Amino acid sequence: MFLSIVKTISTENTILEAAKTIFLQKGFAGARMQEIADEAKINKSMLHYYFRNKEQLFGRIMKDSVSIIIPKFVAILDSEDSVIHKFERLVDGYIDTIIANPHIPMFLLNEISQNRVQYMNEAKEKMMEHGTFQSFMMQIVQEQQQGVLNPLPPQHVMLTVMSLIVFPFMAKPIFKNMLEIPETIYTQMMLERKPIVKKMLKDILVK
Amino acid sequence: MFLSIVKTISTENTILEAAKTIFLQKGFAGARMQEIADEAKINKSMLHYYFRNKEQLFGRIMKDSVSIIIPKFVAILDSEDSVIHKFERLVDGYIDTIIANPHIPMFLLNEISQNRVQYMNEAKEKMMEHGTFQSFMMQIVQEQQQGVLNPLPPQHVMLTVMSLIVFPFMAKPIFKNMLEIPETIYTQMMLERKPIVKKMLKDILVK
DNA sequence: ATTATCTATAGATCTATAGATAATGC
DNA sequence: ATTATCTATAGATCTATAGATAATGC
Repeated sequence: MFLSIVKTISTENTILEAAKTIFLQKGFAGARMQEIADEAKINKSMLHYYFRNKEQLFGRIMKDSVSIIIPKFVAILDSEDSVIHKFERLVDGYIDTIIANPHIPMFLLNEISQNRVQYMNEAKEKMMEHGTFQSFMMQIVQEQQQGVLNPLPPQHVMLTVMSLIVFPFMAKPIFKNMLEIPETIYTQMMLERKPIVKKMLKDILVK
Repeated sequence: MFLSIVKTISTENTILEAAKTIFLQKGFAGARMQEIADEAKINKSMLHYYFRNKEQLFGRIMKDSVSIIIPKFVAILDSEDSVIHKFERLVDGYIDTIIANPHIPMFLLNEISQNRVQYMNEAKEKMMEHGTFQSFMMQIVQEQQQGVLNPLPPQHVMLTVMSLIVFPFMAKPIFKNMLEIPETIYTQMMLERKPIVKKMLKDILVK
């Protein structure tokens, strides 16, 4: 019985790993069940045995991806800290996280653009009912009124921070191509970008 | 004969318009020939009559999209102007262009991530052989050495400018949701973002 | 007895084309 | 005579499942 559980968890996990690889690269529409099975080196009907259908398997991957991104975001915004220091923690944290999961931003934003949003409701509601986002926007305004930060519309401040962190990963294929550099160098660039972005944010935001 | 040409151009154009709508929203993998035909209110076999197959129809849309984005980029970078003023023209130009074609950034970056890149080679080669990008990177370094601009790695400067312009459009579905605002207000936000981004770039780049 | 895996195939969906029919311009 | 459109369907591709077989733990 113990062995059976181990084995089950193992195949289930193998499938989930393979599904993650394929779905994150190709999205829901571009992914094929056969391709996931091949990636997992497993019989295709096992996918249905464990996850019933493509939709449900995809849902698992989507939820896992969301939970790599959102809790960290909420934790940092909800903590006791200055706006600028929260931003610095976002920069450091997310650049590392996205280097470890480079396909997640494009995957999530693209699927959300396609209205495949039902899997995010859980995360969203948790964040909304707790008022994480609204509270943080108010903190920005407060620090602006205290004269610590430059007076910029808080929604543009948020957009700016996320842009500087996330976009370079989404544009990677283009920039790699234009700069004519390989994957490893690009990753290195993303790491050296941490202090650069933090400096930029100070220049922009701090009075 | 004249009438025939008019009619042909009209159906061909109707198909292209419909294909643009569907492909830009759903990507190559998610788009269905039937859906394009329905959007065009035209018999499905007409798609094959005019464009032979899905791949070629997609190629046309891809090329059209690239030519909405790239020539403007090359024109601005190749012109006689200061770095900072070129950036200001990029900000103004692209925010307008993307408001008029809101799906283009996600569409292009996503398809390129999927390695569907063969349609870009033409544009890329034109840019490469002319050395547009490399020359501009050198201009950045020169102005830095002249003491006009802060010394930042030029590739990070480029990444930063593009991030600030493009990302807010790619993250629109999420931010609209978090800020709980409708489409029109978001567009307004993107317009009011022009002077904000230009100011940010000055703060970051100019000595 | 229960759970996991494999084979074979149904059934749905999509792209593509053949061939008939209609419209157009000479 | 040429070009455009429609009908019908072939052929390929994918998801999903039924049912047989094998493995596991009691």
